[in-house]
Amino acid sequence: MARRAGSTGAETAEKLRNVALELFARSGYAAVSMRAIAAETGVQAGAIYNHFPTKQDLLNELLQVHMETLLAAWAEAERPELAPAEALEHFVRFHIRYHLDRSREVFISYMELRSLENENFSMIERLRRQYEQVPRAILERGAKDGSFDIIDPQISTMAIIAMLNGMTTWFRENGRLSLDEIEAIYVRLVARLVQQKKED
Amino acid sequence: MARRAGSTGAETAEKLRNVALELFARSGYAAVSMRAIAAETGVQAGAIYNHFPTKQDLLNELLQVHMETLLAAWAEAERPELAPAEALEHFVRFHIRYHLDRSREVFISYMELRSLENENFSMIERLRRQYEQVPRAILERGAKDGSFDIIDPQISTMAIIAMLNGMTTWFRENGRLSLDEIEAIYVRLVARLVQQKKED
Amino acid sequence: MARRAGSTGAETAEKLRNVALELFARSGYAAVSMRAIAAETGVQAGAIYNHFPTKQDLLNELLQVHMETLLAAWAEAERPELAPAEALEHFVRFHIRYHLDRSREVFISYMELRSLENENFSMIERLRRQYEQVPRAILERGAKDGSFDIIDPQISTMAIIAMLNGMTTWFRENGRLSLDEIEAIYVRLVARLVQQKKED
Amino acid sequence: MARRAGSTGAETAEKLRNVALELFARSGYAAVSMRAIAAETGVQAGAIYNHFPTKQDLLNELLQVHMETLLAAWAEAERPELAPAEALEHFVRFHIRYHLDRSREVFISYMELRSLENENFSMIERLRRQYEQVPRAILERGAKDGSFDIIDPQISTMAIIAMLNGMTTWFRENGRLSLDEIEAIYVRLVARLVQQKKED
DNA sequence: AATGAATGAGATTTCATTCAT
DNA sequence: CATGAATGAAATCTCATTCAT
Repeated sequence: MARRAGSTGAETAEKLRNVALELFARSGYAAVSMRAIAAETGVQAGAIYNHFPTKQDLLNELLQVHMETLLAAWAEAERPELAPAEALEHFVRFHIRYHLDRSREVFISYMELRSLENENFSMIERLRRQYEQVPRAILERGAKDGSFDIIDPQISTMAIIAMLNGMTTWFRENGRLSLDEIEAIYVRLVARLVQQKKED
Repeated sequence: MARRAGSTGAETAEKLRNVALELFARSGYAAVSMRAIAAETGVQAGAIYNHFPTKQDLLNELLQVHMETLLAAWAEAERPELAPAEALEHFVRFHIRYHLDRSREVFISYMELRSLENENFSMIERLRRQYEQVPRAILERGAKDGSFDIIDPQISTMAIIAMLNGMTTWFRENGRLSLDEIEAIYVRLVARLVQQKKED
Repeated sequence: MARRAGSTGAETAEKLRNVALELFARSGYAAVSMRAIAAETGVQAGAIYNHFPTKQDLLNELLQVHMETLLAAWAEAERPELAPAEALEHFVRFHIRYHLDRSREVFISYMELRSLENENFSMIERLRRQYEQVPRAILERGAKDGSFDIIDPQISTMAIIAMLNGMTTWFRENGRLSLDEIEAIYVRLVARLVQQKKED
Repeated sequence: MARRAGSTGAETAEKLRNVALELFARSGYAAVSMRAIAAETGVQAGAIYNHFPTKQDLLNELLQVHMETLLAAWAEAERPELAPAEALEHFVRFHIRYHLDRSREVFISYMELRSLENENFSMIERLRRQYEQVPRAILERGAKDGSFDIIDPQISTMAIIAMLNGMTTWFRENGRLSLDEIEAIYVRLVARLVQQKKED
């Protein structure tokens, strides 16, 4: 049989991306078969290859698009005019909002890095370091102008990112706290890590 | 052929555990084949089944032993007589030391939870929550007696654990900082998170 | 490689059914591997799974189709207008002809019942009992109207069926007797079992 | 560990024979593993090889012992002085009694002939034909002296044996009829097949 | 005579991928 | 662009058998 009426190639590709993202996040790249992705999408396994040359490319595209979208979103959201303290708060809020909306992308971009083959791995790693430079630069700016008292810029950066990303592990909508409340709490926790003076 | 002279069952089982741990940590449970584990251990794939009934059991045993050993190690290390501030420092040092020595166990115990089948999953989850109670109790004790100013006990607990565990991602022996230095830095970062009064 | 030009799915499935039937009859279900079926059919072992979900399903389909075809063939051949004596002769001839044409199906439908998993087993058993009702009903009709002198309807039924099926064990084309002769002999033997009056 | 107190080699061998008989009858030779036999017997798989050189030998011994015991039992039971009619009745009763006591042996001696390797197969076949000679000789004696009216000695023999053996398929202790009653019925059915004059 | 550990082959099934249609 | 059938490799696990202990 040929294409079903009402579905276009682009739609199928998008559905495949979504399903793959969901399944990779839930079970891991290696544990998800092309057939499983196909079944969930409602096509045959062979059809996937009309859209993605290999399984590896499918993962790679997901991760790369994610990282590029993230960086683009920050480029959009960035407010370089802000003082370090406000800039850090702005970043924390941006990061939490953005990452909770794409918890699956975030999850696999940390988990499945190791599933990427060499070239793909390097490219994603590079993008990730680029993003990590964002908070790091803010910390260093704040250290220089005295707004922050940073213990160690590198470790503090990693600590902040780890802390924020940890949220994707346990956050549930309709949990005890609203996203706004959680966001506010994390803003304060991060402020404490850099010993932002005005806090509390 | 039968057993090779000079090898015992316990030795083989231990070697299998070590190899599996290494490979699961490096490539993920689903991506590691029994053949690969066997090859690295120097036995035939079938021989694994003399020691572990299924691949799933092999993972499960690794995780369960890890969690139980961790809890036992803490039970040993715990010093309930310490005031909250010292108790928290003690916990941070314990956690870092213990987890860096077993970074592979820690890694897979977070990563491969999803690879566990239902019953196994529940048991490990339970043990993990039990461990998370350790810092949480210290935080609450400190909140009560005024040593700490805790923003939110639950989130602070998760934030501390996420922060500490993040280390296993980037830590390399012979890096810029020694383990002692890193430990000291984390002790201070954690102290800041709970706004421990005397710090800095 | 993909499908070879000139072969269709239905053809392959049919070839698989035939080969499996032959091999199961010759060596028994448990002793026949999917690889062996594949090799004889000229495909890879994996390709079987495009047509039958499991080995068990392959056996089950063979048995179920056999029993259903048998019942359908009888429904076609049945001549309810015949008097018991003629009806019994008609059944004996039908049974012999049908079963000799499908000696392999008959063989495995008796031998491999035990290889069927529960549900499959029950369904085949039910169909078999349905077929056994055919001679049984004739015997009872003959008992009632006095054409037959039946010793015990149930045991006589089973005895007749066992006697007839035994033939598949030793019958060889080009043996001492032609099929027509054998058929005639069995007709007379069965007549004797029910003490059909006019015989001899 | 060594031998458990209280078990001797001969006892283990006997237990193995019994268990193997049971399992072969239930699931078929090919479907029963040495480990399954061992487990049911309460020993390790390796221990079987102290008693039987191979799995094939285990089956072979069961079948050969069965056929030899059967022939010996008939040699014991045989009453050459009986007239054909009484001799046939005697044989039917002997066969039923003997075979119901060893339904598992009978079952596998028909079913697993094909699982025997060449030499073993020939030997068992020879013994089986020897036993089939028993009723055949009686039939021929009766045909000659006019006690029976045999349609075809060979087919009648096979028919009788098939009829009798069929019983092992459906016979259940505590069924509708007692063994004595069933025996009596079969005696009469067989008498009818050979058109024994005095019957009924 | 038994155990427990091993081998090497092979079981069923799944996989990523290809391609005629 | 999609299907359905195929490949060939590899997955987990089982098997008969062997042998040091």
